[in-house]
Amino acid sequence: MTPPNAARRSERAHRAILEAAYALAVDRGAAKVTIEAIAARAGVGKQTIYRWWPSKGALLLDVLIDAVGAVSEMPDTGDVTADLKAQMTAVTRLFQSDFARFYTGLIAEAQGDEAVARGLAEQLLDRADGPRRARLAKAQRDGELRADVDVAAAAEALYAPIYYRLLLRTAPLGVDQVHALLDVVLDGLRPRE
Amino acid sequence: MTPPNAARRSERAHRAILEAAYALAVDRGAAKVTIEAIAARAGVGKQTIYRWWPSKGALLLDVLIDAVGAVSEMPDTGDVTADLKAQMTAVTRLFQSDFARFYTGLIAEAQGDEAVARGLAEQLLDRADGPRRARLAKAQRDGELRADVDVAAAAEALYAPIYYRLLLRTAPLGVDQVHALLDVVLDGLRPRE
Amino acid sequence: MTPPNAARRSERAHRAILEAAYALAVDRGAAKVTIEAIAARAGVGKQTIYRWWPSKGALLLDVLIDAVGAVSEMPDTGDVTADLKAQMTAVTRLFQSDFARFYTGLIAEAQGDEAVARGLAEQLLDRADGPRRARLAKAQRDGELRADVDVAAAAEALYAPIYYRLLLRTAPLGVDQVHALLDVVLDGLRPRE
Amino acid sequence: MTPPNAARRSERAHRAILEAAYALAVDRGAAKVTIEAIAARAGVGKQTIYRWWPSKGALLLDVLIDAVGAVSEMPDTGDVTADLKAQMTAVTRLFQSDFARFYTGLIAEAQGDEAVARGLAEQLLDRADGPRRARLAKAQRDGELRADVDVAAAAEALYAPIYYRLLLRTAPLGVDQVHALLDVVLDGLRPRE
DNA sequence: CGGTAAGCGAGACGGTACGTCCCGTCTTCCT
DNA sequence: AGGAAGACGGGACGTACCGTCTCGCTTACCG
Repeated sequence: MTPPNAARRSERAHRAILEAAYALAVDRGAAKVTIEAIAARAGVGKQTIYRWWPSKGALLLDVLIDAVGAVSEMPDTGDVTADLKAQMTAVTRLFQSDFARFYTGLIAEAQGDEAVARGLAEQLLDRADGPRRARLAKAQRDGELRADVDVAAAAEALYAPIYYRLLLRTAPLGVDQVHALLDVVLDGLRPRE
Repeated sequence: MTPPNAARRSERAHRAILEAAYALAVDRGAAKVTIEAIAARAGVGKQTIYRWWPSKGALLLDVLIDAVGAVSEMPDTGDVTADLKAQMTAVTRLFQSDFARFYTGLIAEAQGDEAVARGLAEQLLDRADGPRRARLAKAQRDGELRADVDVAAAAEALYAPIYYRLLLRTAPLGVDQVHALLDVVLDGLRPRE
Repeated sequence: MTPPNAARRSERAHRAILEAAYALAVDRGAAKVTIEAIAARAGVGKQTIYRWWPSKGALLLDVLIDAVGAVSEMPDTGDVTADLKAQMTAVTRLFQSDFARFYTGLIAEAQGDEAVARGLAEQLLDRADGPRRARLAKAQRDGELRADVDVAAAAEALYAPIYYRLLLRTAPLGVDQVHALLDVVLDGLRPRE
Repeated sequence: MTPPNAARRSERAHRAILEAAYALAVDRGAAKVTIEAIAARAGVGKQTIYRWWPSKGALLLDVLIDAVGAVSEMPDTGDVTADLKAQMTAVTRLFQSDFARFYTGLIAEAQGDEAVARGLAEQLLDRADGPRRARLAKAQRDGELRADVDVAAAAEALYAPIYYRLLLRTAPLGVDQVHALLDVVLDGLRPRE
């Protein structure tokens, strides 16, 4: 009925839940995590979880955002290709770690839970996409890219294939993919003399 | 223990299962389909499903493959851009239909079931990818694209963004995305004079 | 893993289960009662049954004990023959009622479930046997029976034939059997002058 | 629809079924025997069992009758007490063997299957009871027992307690029980001088 | 500053679905 | 036609979790 009073929330329980959820999601995949297991591992009543999160997906989303954060940073050395290579490689590395099954599991969860889908798009993906587009726009101003290029589309063409392999597993992730993408996409966007 | 004898399989039951699974997956999403519901709707014992498929995902994969099939066709009018535009638009249309929740649900399933992931990659995605690469390679021979272009990477750069939006929902699917991708990716791959 | 906390047991559910089990066992026989049917009739989750009873037999045993109870009472008018006749007749009447199929069904259950067998013997049969032996012993002290008579064996010789007919159905149960037993067994145990 | 033609029955299959059923019933108890297990062990199709027996109980009853047979024999040395002691001891021994769980299991089966109950009573128990009553009647004619004794009731008082312990397990079976019964029942039936 | 209402741990509850075991029937192919 | 084999529709099993609920217990705020 009435929403819980956030001021009286137990910080101890909150942290224990996030940590338990993280640990379980990383080592058995998000799909196989259960609220009961999280509660048990955190030493917490189930109700305490249901009080603060509407669903398993929402909780895991919080945990993920908490855990990723910094990957959206975008270097700026004046050389777009180098900067993108660095950032795309960092993303690839993350997706090669144990962490990947957590991420993919949460994306799976999002397919059946609109709230998670929205949270994921807005709080994680859009947030990471901003700096990428900004970097490409700056490259445009610097004359590294043609002025008529649609930077949003370019960012998608560069990053989507990494997610594609992460989720669809048609080929392994790796730096070679990053190189190939830069060659195929970014090269074609340079000014023609 | 012993594998079932495929020769004695009931064609009636087989078809009823595939149809029931299809109907349920389309209208409530793959994640919310249960084996019990499929069995009930098909008028079949649960064991008959378990006898022939190892998991819900494996069954849904069969259904999906059965249902998609033709989308991998690739036109060839001599104009790559037009051909890709047509095919990418067809894919986009499919992903805009009710059918999408089935597809995304199955991809979700694949995140926690290696066998489904493999089946999906090999029997659906790779199969669709072949003709795309072939069409790009022909364009290369025809001089429509530069000779040094990595066609596999190009195909990924064109199609992955469609899947990206399908699964991550950062932006709606649509023909405008197709146009933007062709501009950003394919245009850059033309021979430079 | 951990045993349930009996203090928090729902009295409502407990009673509903016992009543449902009783009703089902009486009207379709213990063998044809299923845990699912009990749960459904009681408006209870199956787990609630499994939480408190290890098996169908254990539950039915509780129900039976609950339902019988008073049959172990033994009158004492000073005339052993009359007292035994009264009590044996009461047992016979019980075994002629609808209740019989419940009892026989549970004894059947006991043949394949050691725990039920033990419970039945200790909580029902031994409990009923005590007063019978005590009454016979008193008759001995009163000089109604010879001093060297083995009262336990006598009690068995009197009551076992009733169970024999109940379970093996070689002949119908009835008061005439009671009379015959008293004539054949008890008469022979009187002091010889 | 039409009953099977007994003349064309396969003797090999028939015997294999009886043997398999026997072996399984002895070593896991009649309740845990399944038609599928019998068929598998006998190397026989399930239908072959269903063709010739209406139920598991009916099959097991056939097996049991086949296996017991001789226990109904009653010696006659001229001394009833000695003869009964010998025969009751033989029955007790049988009930102490591995064979007991088969027997008790079948009696359990009979509680829910009228046909089995009838078969058991008529083909096994009554058949065994006849000679016992006959022996007691002869003892009466010989002056070993009083003339007014109801021999049927006496036979029941002597044998029922053995079944009682077999089925209800209030006390272990043993020769001491036999002695006690003879003392308590038979002794009282002798002529009084 | 003592009472009381909130959050908390624990876990029982009514349910749904799981994947398995057998039932008794049926179909096919073989002898 | 009987038999070996085993797929079929079905019912129940015992288990895992779901999300809700009810218990004390502890803790912080408020009259």
